[in-house]
Amino acid sequence: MSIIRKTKTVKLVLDEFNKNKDAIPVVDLIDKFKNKMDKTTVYRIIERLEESNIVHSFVDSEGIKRYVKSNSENHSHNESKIHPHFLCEDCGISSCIPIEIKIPSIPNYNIKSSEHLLIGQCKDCLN
Amino acid sequence: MSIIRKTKTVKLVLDEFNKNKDAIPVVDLIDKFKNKMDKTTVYRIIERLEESNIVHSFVDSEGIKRYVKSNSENHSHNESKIHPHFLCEDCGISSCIPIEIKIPSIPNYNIKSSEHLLIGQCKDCLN
DNA sequence: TTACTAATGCAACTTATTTGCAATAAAAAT
DNA sequence: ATTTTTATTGCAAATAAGTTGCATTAGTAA
Repeated sequence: MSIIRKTKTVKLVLDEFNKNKDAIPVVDLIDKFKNKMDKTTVYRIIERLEESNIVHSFVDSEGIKRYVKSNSENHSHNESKIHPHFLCEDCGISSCIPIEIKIPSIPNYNIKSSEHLLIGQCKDCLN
Repeated sequence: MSIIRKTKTVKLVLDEFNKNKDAIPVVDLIDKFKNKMDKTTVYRIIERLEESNIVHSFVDSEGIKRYVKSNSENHSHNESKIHPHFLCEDCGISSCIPIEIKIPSIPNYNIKSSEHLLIGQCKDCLN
């Protein structure tokens, strides 16, 4: 199943992802849209957005699942799917880092994918 | 605060970590000890074990926090703290991978630590 | 053996996420 | 343009994970 119908709520969520390039926790979306749609709807919309590869998600070091819009740099080609994500420990923002990560090969393991989270300070918090 | 008293329940949990070298989700521990101790106790014991650096934790790609015993290879020296973790997508086991990961330096970011999760098939599931 | 207080169990609470279902509204068919 | 189809939504309720307060229990040190 994927995004089929362009409903008002879907447009609102898509707009948000288009405007905001950061990786957003579901809870933030639910809060942001609390007067516009039900939390159930938020969960179901991001589910469909993810299945359609319009957004992708990762779990940050706190265990919070975050969603970002996918784009040609980070997602459209299989080869560029694996990229690290960044989490600022000062302000909490999170985003994709468009560099390539080569998966190390480990004897006795068949590594098929990987997740990389870099934690530190973002540009804004460095000053 | 750290582990101070060697209670029965602490010994049980420590035994489990000594026997089992895999990274265990809290929920599994709670289930395993459901007749031995309360879930609150499990949470509090692993909290103290982690503060004492006896175990360390990471969040896997499903957002599940897992705990493993720390050892000289993976934890006793600061330099070796950062190591990848592995998650088998077939059987679900997870463990530390004792290799070194060098944190890439990213312009405009101050990267202080990182988390790396490798996903694939473990030795047992390869056959 | 006693005194001190960390540790535990239990109940209750918060927060995140999921499910079922009836009502609504896109999109397709007429 | 109207009707039909069915994806989508909202709401209520359920499930699950994790946390908190507090009275009781049990390590440990004096």
